[in-house]
Amino acid sequence: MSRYNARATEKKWQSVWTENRSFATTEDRSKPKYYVLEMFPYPSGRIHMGHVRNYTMGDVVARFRRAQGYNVLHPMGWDAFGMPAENAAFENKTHPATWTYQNIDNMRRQLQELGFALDWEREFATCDPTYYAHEQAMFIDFLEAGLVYRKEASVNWDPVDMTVLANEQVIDGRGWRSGALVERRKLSQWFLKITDYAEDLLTALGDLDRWPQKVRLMQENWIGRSEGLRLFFDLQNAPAGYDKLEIYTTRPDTIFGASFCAIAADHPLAQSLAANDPTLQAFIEECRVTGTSEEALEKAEKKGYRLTVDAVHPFDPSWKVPVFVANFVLMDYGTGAIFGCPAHDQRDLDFARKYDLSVIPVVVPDGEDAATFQVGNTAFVEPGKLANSRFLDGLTVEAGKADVAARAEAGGFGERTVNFRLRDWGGSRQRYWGCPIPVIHCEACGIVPVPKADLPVKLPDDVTFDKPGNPLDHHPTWKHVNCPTCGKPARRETDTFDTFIDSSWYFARFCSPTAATPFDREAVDYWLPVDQYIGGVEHAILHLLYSRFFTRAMRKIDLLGIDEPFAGLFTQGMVCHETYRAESGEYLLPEQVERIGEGQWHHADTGQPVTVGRSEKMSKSKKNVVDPTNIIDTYGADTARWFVLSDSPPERDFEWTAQGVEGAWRFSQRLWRLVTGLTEHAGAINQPANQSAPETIGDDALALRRATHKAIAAVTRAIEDFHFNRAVALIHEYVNSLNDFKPTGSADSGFAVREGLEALVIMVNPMMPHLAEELWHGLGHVTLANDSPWPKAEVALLVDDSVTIAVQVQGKLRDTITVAKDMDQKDLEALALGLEKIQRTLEGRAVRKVIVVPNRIVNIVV
RNA sequence: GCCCGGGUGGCGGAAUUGGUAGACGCGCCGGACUCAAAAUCCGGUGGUAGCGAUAUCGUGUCGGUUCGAGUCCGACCCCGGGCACCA
Repeated sequence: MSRYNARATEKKWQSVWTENRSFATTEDRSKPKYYVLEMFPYPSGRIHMGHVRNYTMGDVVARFRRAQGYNVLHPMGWDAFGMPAENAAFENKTHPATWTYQNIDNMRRQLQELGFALDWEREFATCDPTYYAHEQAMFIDFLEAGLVYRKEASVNWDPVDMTVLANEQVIDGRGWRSGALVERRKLSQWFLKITDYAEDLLTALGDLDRWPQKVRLMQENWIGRSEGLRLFFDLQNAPAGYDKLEIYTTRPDTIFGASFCAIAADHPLAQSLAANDPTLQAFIEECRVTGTSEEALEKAEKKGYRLTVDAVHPFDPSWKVPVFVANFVLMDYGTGAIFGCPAHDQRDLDFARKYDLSVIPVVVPDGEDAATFQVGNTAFVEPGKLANSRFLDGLTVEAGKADVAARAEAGGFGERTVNFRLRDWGGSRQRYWGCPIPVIHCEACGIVPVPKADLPVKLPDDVTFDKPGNPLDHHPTWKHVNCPTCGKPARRETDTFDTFIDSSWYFARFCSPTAATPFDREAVDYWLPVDQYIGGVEHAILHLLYSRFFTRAMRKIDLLGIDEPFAGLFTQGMVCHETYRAESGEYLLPEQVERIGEGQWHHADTGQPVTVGRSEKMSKSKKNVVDPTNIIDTYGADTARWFVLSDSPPERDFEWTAQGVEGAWRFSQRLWRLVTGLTEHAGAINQPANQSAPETIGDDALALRRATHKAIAAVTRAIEDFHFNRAVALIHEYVNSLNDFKPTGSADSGFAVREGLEALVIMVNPMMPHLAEELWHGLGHVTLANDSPWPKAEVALLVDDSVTIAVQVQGKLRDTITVAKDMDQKDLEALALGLEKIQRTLEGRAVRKVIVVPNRIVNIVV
């Protein structure tokens, strides 16, 4: 029998789809709409297996929903601004635009080879001025709507290269190219007011019932709502204007355990005192050496500097606590100042032990004696009863919080506050390859937005990357413009947008990608929200939160009428592969090694032994990558698609193995042989005899029909639930039943086979669309599998007459019996007790109880 | 450091609401076909003991709840993702 030739066949059907414009979005409003979107790729140069996995899942959903009768939108585009293009420009002397558009061409071709049902007519790249012009217009509207403002913020500064570094470019506190110690530096930047929506972004998570619970939890914690108290401490010995210190606490109940106050290095009080205190100045400088990432700040050794200032306890004028500048207090959170209660906060405790401050337990665990309870090196953070706290003694933590807050408010030295961990979104980047921020700085008029008629502010092409820093700053003419308001010479903003801004509204642009405005209102009203969004879990917080905010911001300027961009979200796991190392220690590509036995590998050319490392995320540095193009050339796109859907549950990491691809390839061949082999028994199509089940049907044909309809029901459910690996297993099982079926040549047999084959081909279609088209064609159809409706399961064929029931003694399986479904419980019990194996196990012991779970289990308790 | 997730045979994994642990695939073993190989087809395959019927252990570790726990509860160990300028 001939083999299925994937390469030729895939090309053929791809041409047919293109000619038919099979995936162009229809504007058929009579059908329910379904918008499926995968996170668009950064055009790094080549598609990697992570993309293949992501876009295959999206493609399954798109084709499945289309078959179910939905009007499907499934677009693709490019998240095309970003650092790698500038790095390439620096390293290879190619212009970022040239590099990016070449990469896009390559990657588009790779995606098309995979046969994805994408509407390429809607493609765009975020670096196209036709895209970012609208982003600039929206920014100006946001500015007018009060959604953006300027503020000083810290950046990583490389003092040798004289440039701002991304956190990723800071390695062990040093610049990645210069090796110089990085310092934090303040810069005036644009901020988007995401905190205006903190409460809303938090509460709306509750309605996102088609989002993974873990993503909602991560966002909830990221937003970090806390109810606390702003509390004022009088200061002694403080400089003029600093007679009060405002702190924020979520534990006002522990106020009598206070043993110090601490302020951030950036706090105005610290800055003021540093003017006359060189040691303090040096300490603040030292705090600045830490990077800006939260991880770097948190992991840094907790250090403090004792100020000459004291704070007066708000409930006792005679009680004074020392005030420190501490590197673990963040200016961005709360008020940039805290009071420390070492007994009930681990960080405060570590700090107190280091600087020899008192540790007064004021919360005592239930059942402990307040007089003797002590805290060692672990802070007590559980609930308990308040003690050593004067008027609070005996209260619970909660009651204590309320009491302190009430007294502070009544006394005018405190105020209840809701605080968020979420900070405003810094949107400025000191880089070339991003969307220019459309404002002009004028000495006379201040900040002037570029008039909308002058948009887009395009990036200049003639830039150089020979010196570090922002090429827009170095450009001889670009930034020199006249003020649109007063006409005098002014300076164009040379910062560009954070690329997260580009990706915060692209899903809306896809609804009407050529609109003269960001998007047509009618189009977004119809298509949004995205019904199913799919992407990596690494985007669980930032990208998804920014997009949720941006949608609200766009609503505020009346561009659309919804709050939530993504009704359904699925986050997929990474693609991993074993790592291989030669004796020299260098990493080897999977194609450079050869398996010579169980766990034994050697170098394919030299025969040198190779050590195999554990499976890790595919990465260029570890060389554990497999190029999708090689796989498509060897096995075809369908094999690659089928394999990435098999085995691993989509939300978990996927392990790429050579044997796995082989297995997938063998299955495609097996399917080909099965269907082509059975086709002659299946009878011709479009004959009245084949349109409904024959009135009399033999046992074998009936059994096959049951298997068919069970498979339809189970596969449909599995795809709906994103259990693609289960769908694959179910199709395997069903193929096994079809394989075992012996056609008799009678009408009922022929009907069952044809019904089964057609259902099988359509069920396989979302996953292996080229093979499905070929098989569909082979079955005699002139229409496309792609245009065929999803099969429907007949409910009557889904239930069995008999069930197998487990019989347990003391919860341990001892036997099984097959009985009629829904058998009477008493009869079942008697039957189970009468089983020989059960009698042997019981050894005459008296039965105390029998638990019967209908159609499932009988458990005998002795 | 903080937040989130995961851990089941040799491997990837399956297992409605707590109800037959190991579906399906890979690998391996045996057989058929073949001059031979590849491909394909058939059978077997969690560990231990046993010729076998069978017994017993077994879902990261320890403990608990229950007639019954991979699933629920508590403590711990290991691996992965995110931490605001990577995308």
